[in-house]
Amino acid sequence: MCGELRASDAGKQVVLMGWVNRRRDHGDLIFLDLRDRSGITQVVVDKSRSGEALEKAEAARPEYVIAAIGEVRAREAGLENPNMPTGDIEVVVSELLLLSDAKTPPFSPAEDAIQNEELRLQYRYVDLRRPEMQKNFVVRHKVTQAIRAQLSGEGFLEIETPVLTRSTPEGARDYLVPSRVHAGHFYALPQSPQIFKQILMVSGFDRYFQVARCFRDEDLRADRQPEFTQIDLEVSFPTQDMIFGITERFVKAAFEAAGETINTPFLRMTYDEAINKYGIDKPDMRLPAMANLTDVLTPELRETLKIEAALPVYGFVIPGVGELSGTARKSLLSEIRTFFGDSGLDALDLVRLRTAEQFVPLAEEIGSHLNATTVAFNGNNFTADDLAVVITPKLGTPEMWNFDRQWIPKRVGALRLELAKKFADKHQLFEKKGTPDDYKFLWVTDFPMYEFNEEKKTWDAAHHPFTAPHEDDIKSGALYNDKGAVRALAYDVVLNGLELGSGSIRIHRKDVQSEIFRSLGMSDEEARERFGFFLEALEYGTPPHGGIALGIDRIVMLLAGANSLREVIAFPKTAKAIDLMVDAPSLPTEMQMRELHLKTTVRS
RNA sequence: GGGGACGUAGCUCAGUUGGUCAGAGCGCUGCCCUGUCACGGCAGAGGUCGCGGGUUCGAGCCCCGUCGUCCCCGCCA
Repeated sequence: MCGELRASDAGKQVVLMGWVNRRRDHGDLIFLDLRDRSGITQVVVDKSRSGEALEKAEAARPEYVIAAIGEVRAREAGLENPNMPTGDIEVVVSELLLLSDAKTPPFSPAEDAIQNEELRLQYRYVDLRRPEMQKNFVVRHKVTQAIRAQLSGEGFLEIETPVLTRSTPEGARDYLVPSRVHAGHFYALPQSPQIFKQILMVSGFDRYFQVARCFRDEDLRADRQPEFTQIDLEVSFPTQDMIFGITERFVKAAFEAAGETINTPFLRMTYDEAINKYGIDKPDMRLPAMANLTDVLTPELRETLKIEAALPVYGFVIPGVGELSGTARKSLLSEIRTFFGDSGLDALDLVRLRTAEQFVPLAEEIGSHLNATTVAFNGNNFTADDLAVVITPKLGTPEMWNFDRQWIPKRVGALRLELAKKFADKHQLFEKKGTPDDYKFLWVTDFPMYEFNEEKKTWDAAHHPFTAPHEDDIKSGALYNDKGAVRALAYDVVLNGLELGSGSIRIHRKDVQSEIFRSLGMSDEEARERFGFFLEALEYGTPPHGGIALGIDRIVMLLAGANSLREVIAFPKTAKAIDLMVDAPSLPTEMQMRELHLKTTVRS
């Protein structure tokens, strides 16, 4: 292929087929760069060798598909191109075939990425020709193959589950597909294979996995598409540690397939710890934790800093920010106030903002505490280049932060991320160093079982309603009288602040499952209506089981160094869930509507 | 549902205070060129300034609306 020939191939007769990347026309001598997914080779068409070939080369334009028949020749000294892997050779053409001509594309695959993503998506087939995109899909292929090989090697069976099915328990909006045969009835596309994989456990396939397409009709983000791919697995007779081990091994295999080394086992942290130290359930471990300074501050310090005795105080450090000018500090302060200032509730006040060396003695204790936290969590030293930020609520609003203990750490954690993002580009905070430390994996464990729904005044399942509660929290009775305190056997795997996947140990006893449905305010009838088949399955001999699902798109995105899933999905959708190439969604014909027993309230 | 950025030639973008402001580079087309590799030279074509309305003697520029793309919040594991 075009990218494979080397000096050792000199003298060989070859046929190269590919796209014209560039043409350099010297009159009676024409160079064509021929491109396929393996790379680019220079093809030389010399009139003195073949006048016919030269005529065809003159007619060739970028993106024509051609076949070049000729001999591989080592380039003469001084004519090599050290910038190309094939730069030591060229193919001297004896015959040229124009296999396909091409309109001038709206942008050239020979160029680097163009800015106009609308055009890229509309002409995706041209965009995908770009070596960068081809590289991404090679990575994607290698990653999925490595995962398949690893899991197969550990005794997992790959089993497919339906796409036309009924609502799954994740709680996002469903994509619905009308049934022609059953008037007024709809299939739902699965938000995950959750129920099926659990039933596969009931069926005795004790180790299942699937590269599964999932569908969720929610608004998009750079890291969220309406359809995405998960590596989904489930295991019978598991422990949490078993799931963690399996996951760590296949993630390691996936990263190695992409040429990256990572550290295992992953770090672990409980949900509570994550909220308290990072203010978020998916901490970016490349940044030092924040510190709760509330109990650290002496009365004298509080006096000096004018912080009332009872007020909580949080601090955090953004590393590598460097010296800030007075103006920069002022504008940063006002940015922080803007950040906090919208809701009225979160009227926090910034009391001190200094680089470390400017810490006056009175504030040293803050610095040293932040430093200790930093050392404890990141192995870094706290230096003068680090930016220390200390946050406390405004005076006179104590009831505000008492109703929800997580409220302040979450806000401060959000600011921490915001500032990190702000300084990241300037100070290369997240630049890869080519070491395993580029990838900070983390297990977040012991998620709460329930979360309170403020609007409906009910308790919802934080994960999904098949998640098993902690044994201890069943025994202690918390399950019945203190829902907010119940911990679930649910876990997330987080990489550099991005949620890669989540899973749980499931409920395998029908009585516990019914109790959970009840506690979620779901009546027996409702539970039967939605999941009756599943509850029944549980009654026919269910092994303890649990599993996890990781987003392959996100893994590949990180490995490809991309900022958006669209770079690693061949035919992705826009922020409004439109496929610009095929122009989907589209209006059905009247005939289709009739057959499907549908009427729409919208006029076309 | 809300907030922000962007929209001028195929692409990337410039366009000042409303008055030669319809421009550049790349690409494209034609001609020339036997050692280029982002080839080079000469010539040329190419515009509903996203769309609609308004203000004005006059709008790419100001106002209102609308559409599209991207980012974020809400939402979503």
